[in-house]
Amino acid sequence: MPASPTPKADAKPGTRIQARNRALILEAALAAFSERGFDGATLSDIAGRAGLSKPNLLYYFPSKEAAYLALLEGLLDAWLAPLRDLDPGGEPLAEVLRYARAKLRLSRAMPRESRLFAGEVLRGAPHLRAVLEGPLRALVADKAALLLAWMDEGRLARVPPTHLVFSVWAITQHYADFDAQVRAVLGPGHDPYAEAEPFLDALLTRLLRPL
Amino acid sequence: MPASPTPKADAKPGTRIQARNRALILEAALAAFSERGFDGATLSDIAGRAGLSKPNLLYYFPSKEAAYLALLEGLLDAWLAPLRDLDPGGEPLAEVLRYARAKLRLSRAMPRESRLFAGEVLRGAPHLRAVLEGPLRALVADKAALLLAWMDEGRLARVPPTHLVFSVWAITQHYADFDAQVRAVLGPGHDPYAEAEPFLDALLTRLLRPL
DNA sequence: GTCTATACTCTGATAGAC
DNA sequence: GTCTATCAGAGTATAGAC
Repeated sequence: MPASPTPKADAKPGTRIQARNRALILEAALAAFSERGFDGATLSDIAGRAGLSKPNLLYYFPSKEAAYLALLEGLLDAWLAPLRDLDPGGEPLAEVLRYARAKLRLSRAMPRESRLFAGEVLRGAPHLRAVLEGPLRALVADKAALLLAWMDEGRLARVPPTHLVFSVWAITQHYADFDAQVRAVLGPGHDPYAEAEPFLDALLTRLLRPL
Repeated sequence: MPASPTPKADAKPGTRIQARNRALILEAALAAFSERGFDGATLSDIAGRAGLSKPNLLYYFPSKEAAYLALLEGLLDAWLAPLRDLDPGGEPLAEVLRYARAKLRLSRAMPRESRLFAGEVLRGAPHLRAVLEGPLRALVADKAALLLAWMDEGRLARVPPTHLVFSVWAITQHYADFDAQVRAVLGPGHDPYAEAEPFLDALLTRLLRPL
């Protein structure tokens, strides 16, 4: 393997202009797919946002679905990072609170990514089924075992750990996925995420604090 | 007003066959729109499910959007009923638990409706913005005031009432909207809703029980 | 590597016979 | 009221010049 200038792990072989265009397309695809869904987004729209022609877009990704899949796969790791970071060596309640806070901040920082995944799962996860049943299920099982161990030691109140994880997902992603509803109900002059953080803290503390 | 045989309030004027076909179409539209979204669903698909031809479908609803809107509006009342039923005369914690349980059971009984609304809100609620900012906001404000009064009286622990409502929505609808993910993570042999109900009970009880 | 031009399919919607 | 036939337009994708 001869010396290559910038051997990034996830960069497909090619020129700098190729890497740049792939990045432009993925950014445009994220915007389009998260706003309109897979069926609602069009290649024209994506190409326009990326500043490329439609055939040129299809030179980089052979089909609409290929671009969509590349986008999903490229974002998966970042999306699951907070749960993966749940630390067996930490203080149980503090770890759960840290996890929930990180997930809420991820929703705030990456609402388009949240809506992209939400749309995919809402339609039955036709492109992600294997990931959900494989790596995701394994990750949740691992962390559920950790939570259960903490509960067995009396360091957390006993609740079904998987459903605890679901509720953290549900609440944190709610603020990104149903942003339109949250803002409509709250009205102007609110910062939903800022208000949600202490609430989520209190909720988890009262739920999980050992008696 | 002469005697009419069956003067149903929501039946458009017309023959029995018209009422029947409208119902068939709305049922087919619910199935199609909830599975594939507004853009993904096609008139051919809806017509096929309803057992009608495409032009015949368009005789009953002048456009795809008209059918979609009729569907949304027809379901709104049922969707908001549980929150509307929160009773100022009841015992606070029991009322909240009853509300959450009713909402969870609604998700279980009407998952297609849940996914229909979820898809709409996920895309920014282009067809429901007026409802969200009007009647929904008013309803939530009304019930938030009730919850706040209960908290002021020391009958519920103090939390931001609007975010409490959000968290009930988030958790209960999660099981319908992200059903594919929930089932993939749990694996076979689980009844997600049955497991969620006591968990949700415990969560709300520990969160809201006065000290 | 990127563009113009275009092929082909399927969409939502309409016209008009019955 | 319901059908057959059809339209115009938009969609994804491809061919081939540059």
